[in-house]
Amino acid sequence: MSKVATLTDVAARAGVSPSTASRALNGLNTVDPELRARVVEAARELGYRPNQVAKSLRQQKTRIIAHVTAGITASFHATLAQGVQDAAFNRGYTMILGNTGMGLDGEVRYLQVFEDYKVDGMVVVPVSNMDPYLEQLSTRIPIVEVDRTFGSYSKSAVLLDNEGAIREATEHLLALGHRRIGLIYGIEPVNTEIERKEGFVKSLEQHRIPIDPRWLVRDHYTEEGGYRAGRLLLSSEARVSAVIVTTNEALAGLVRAARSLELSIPGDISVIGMDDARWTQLMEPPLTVIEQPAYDMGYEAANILLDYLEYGKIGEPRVRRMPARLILRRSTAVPKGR
Amino acid sequence: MSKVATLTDVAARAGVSPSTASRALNGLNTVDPELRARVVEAARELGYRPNQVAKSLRQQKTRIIAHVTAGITASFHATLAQGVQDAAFNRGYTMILGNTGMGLDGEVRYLQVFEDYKVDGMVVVPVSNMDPYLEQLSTRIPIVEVDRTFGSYSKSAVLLDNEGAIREATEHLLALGHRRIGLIYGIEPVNTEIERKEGFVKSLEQHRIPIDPRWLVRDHYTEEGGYRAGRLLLSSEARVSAVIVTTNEALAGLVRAARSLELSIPGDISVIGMDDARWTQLMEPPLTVIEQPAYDMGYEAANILLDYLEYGKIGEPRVRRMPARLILRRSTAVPKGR
DNA sequence: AGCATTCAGGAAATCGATTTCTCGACCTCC
DNA sequence: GGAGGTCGAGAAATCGATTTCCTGAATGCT
Repeated sequence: MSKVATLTDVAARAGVSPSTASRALNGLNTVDPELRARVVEAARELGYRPNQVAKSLRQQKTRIIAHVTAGITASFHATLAQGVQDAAFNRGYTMILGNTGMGLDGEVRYLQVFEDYKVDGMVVVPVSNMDPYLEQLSTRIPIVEVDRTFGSYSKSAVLLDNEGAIREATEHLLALGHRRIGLIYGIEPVNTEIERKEGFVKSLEQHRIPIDPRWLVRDHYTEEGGYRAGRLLLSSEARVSAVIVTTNEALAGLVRAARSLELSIPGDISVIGMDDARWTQLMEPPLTVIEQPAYDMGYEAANILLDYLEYGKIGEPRVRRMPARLILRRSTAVPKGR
Repeated sequence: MSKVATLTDVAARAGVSPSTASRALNGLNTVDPELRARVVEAARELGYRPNQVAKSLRQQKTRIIAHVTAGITASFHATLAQGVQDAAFNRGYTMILGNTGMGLDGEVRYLQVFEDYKVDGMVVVPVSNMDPYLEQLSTRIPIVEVDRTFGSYSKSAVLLDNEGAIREATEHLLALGHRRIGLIYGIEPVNTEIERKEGFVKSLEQHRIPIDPRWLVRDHYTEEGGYRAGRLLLSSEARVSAVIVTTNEALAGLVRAARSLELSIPGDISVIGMDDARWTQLMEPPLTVIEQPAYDMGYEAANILLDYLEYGKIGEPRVRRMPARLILRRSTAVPKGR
């Protein structure tokens, strides 16, 4: 590979010292216009582009932010990542992606690698609330959590209004006349799942509807988990007339479970899922879902991080709750017995 | 943020020079075991981790590879990216992601940024065959193309066997008895679309079936494009009994178009789509699709790049064609009139 | 024993930029 | 006209590692 022009080359060609060349190119106004023109011209001729590695070392900042996420192939996370990236790029930063694949090992490993590369900050979707490493790392590098959070709120975070989101969904089902409602939520130890369950429980309590514990089923938030949970819930004696599922993946599993039990949606069972992945609209019937503002969450999280990086510690850690939106389609209806 | 221990700190604590400390930690066998132990211990005590930025500058390599992709929110690309990342990580490299958002501007901008950051190489999904910058860049940095390619084959590439994939799909429809088959393919100037069309045309020619030009519809490979193309194709007088769609996004659009025209699948029209995104299985009926080995393509592309980086120019540029797999489900059937 | 050859490990150069130091020229002001 | 100030530009230090380069000691060989 042919070598690239360096600042020294540019300086030589312009007949000035490297220091002056640097000042000229960085727009410092202590440079004679005549000299500056010469330098700029030389740089252009040589196709000079500053070496970011050298620059990073000297300035002790890289203009790179890392995004550590829990599963890029899930549409929610992909969209969120897109938001992070666009925000970064718009402000002259570059995003590095680390996909932890849902494992704690992966998370720690990525966090370390990114620290070694001296990224300026990170936007993290924590894989679980049991990562002491993340907690400890946040004393060394600015970290903004997104989607999930936990532990001391020393970090900023952008989260969904999980409780409100599920409440709205629950209210919708109650308004239709459902009184026996199931909830399928993740078994993973993350705050989102807890909060969603809270919203569900509070909503029912508020309407003085006693909850049968069999209505609450936890499993992994994968399609397989949703399927298992669905089978369990739908074949239970505590027969429910409606189900809320807290992830898009599990929703797919639930749909499959309903089919395998030959229950029609919404005839036999009303369904509310999560995330407006394309397929929910194409289903027959199209599914009513809670849409998360995934892109905005990523965008906002990155912006909070970058504000911090550029304007210093303006304000304390912020926790921002984003509203979800219930998209009514045709998977919910008045319950059968009515 | 508290500062981190440097190699000099470690050296001081172990009572040796930085050079020795470096040698000790890097496993050079010219270091007295006794000293090495002292250094290792000191490093452990200080929690020392080498600064990758400094290391990169000195060694003129970063152990970072960039992945420039055309749209991370599309499941095919997300899965492919996952493959690239895993391959990189497994071999001690880190992946930087750049999402060009289907635009040439975005592509060039990312290529430049990544060059500035001195990534060791790139795995690129070229956005179009009209990017001279990419061509020129490949003389300076090792680049492996994936999914799409074009121009001089000076670069290595991992591609789908597009022609074979579409041929297999076409043969399947022919075997069912279809004689009037439509093809919806992308209008974007990329080789994949050309090759897929080739496969289609050749297949029909081979069976001596004259092609009505109205059967070939090009539009953007987005859901919207698929919808438009579908409406056009399905309402045309040149009425076809089956359709092949070359992208997952356009497939979704086609399904929507069929619905809006109240054509049943596969009753009125057989459909073969592309990519086994989760939703194709959940449709009623589940869709027959051509599955691309997205993950493997990414994994393989990254490995070719890394082989090159680590073992030098072993062998010339390789172009690897990966086979697709036709997954038969229930969206194809014997044509109506039969 | 005497001279060549390893060899371990410290001193210093290096990667490519930015930033601090320094110094001479030119002003300013009394 | 001279002390103090400003200013522009080159010389040199710096970031944190790796990699020569070098030196003194130990080893080998005749």
